[in-house]
Amino acid sequence: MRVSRGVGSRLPPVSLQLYDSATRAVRPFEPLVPGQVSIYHCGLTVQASPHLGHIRKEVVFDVLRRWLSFRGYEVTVVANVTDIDDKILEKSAEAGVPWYAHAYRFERELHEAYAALGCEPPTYEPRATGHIPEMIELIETLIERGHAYVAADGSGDVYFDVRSWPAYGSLSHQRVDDMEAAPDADPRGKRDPRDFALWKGHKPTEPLTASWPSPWGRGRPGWHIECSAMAGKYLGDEFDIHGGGLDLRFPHHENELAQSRAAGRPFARFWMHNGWVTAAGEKMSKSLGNGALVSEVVKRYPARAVRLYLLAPHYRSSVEFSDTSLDEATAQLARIDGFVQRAVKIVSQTGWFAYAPEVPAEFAAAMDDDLGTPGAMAVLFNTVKQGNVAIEAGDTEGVAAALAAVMSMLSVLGLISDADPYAGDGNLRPVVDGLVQAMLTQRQEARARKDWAAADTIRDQLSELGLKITDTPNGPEWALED
RNA sequence: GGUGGAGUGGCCGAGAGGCGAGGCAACGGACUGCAAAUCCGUGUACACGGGUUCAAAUCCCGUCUCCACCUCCA
Repeated sequence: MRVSRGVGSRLPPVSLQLYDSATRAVRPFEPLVPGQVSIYHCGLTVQASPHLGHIRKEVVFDVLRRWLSFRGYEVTVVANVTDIDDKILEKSAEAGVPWYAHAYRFERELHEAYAALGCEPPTYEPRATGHIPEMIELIETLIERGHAYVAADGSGDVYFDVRSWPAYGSLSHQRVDDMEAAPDADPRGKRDPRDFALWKGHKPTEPLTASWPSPWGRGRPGWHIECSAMAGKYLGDEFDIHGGGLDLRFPHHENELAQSRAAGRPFARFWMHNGWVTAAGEKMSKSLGNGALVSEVVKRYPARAVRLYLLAPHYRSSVEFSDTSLDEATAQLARIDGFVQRAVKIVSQTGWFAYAPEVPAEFAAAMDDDLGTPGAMAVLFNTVKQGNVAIEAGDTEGVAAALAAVMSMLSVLGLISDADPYAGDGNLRPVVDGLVQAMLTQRQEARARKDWAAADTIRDQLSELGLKITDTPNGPEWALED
């Protein structure tokens, strides 16, 4: 039996409150189209292996999406893949491989990381290089409207004219005049140093395959324009939520907003930004070289524990990366899984399988309050405790109720195990179970004649195979250790 | 220089004027051959200095420290 989502929304439709970076306030979320939610969050530039910081954004927006779905909304999620940019060209040249091979390699790694951490794929995942015509069209509109210009230096670059857009800076709450002058002293063909590239003219040093024909000569798109173009294509001129890491707020999102509005599109209604994953108090980043790669972390810790660790603090707080944190998350998960295993056994034996996709009211309230996963997790743990108490009391109905609630909450958080007993389709488990039971029977016989040494030897042997044995009032039980 | 965030018990991490979120760890107890798991119990935490208030971790003033954005960055 799988937990289904999106079925039972019996709660008021406008209960969700979200913090909007643009207004710096928590305000009620109401979708543009009733019953439907459109979300765009900036995907990765596929130039290196994803680290924990990158995947946090995916996990956060995956939970947002799951919560909205649970509430009964039809959710469309678009996350782009930036597969052409300076870094990709630079690194692929160093590695001596075509830029698209470099990009695709890391795109695959990214997808592996999503899957490992239980993130559902976006509804659409457009690549920048597949949307050049849409970008050119948008740039032409901006030129026509007087907000963009072709560089006077003959480079073929096209820039957005920041001074032509008085609202520039509104998202990041900065005034153009207060902005630090770019350390990059080369103004190229810019009218103002803060103007940003919409289109970059082809350079002879770059591969010709990394350029496309345009009204301004061959070239490639600037970073910011792609998101505006792709969001517009898949979600329309106006959509509900635009997300990304806090570091994208400026300049990336500011620029997206400016160019979209200047082209006459209302664009995003809410801006959500997640905080950092830090290491030793500092932001994890490619350039600092302190990134913990997802592929490495997942080798050392259960992927679900990593996900739980990322969801334990609020999404706008930073999360400190440490072995201690991951160890704790692993222990937390063991507590939850332990209850689920015990409860499933009891419930399936006694026929109390009444399951409803409902979540405790306090859990819903926490999630509705700007995606308050810390409060939601507190409810989860409280429910686990109630369930454990019910087990001790022999209250099967109470066990079933707690189990149903726990499974629903785990589903919303994306923490349902693949080895979830509910999902038990054909595998080797019955065979293994039979073998282990045979050994446990021997151990029980040894215990019955008080041959503790023999009993413990059997337990140790099973333990070495990674099986954890627990004696319960109902007899010994076994489970795979993480 | 501009803008923003943070400092909470052994640790992680919520909360944002009045009942000690939750977890991890530790200790005591119950259960157990032992262990594990589980349950019960144990903590007088809010960077510092002032102030407001019947009441401050939460509001105000000041100080210190840390982090981030303004440049590629989830």
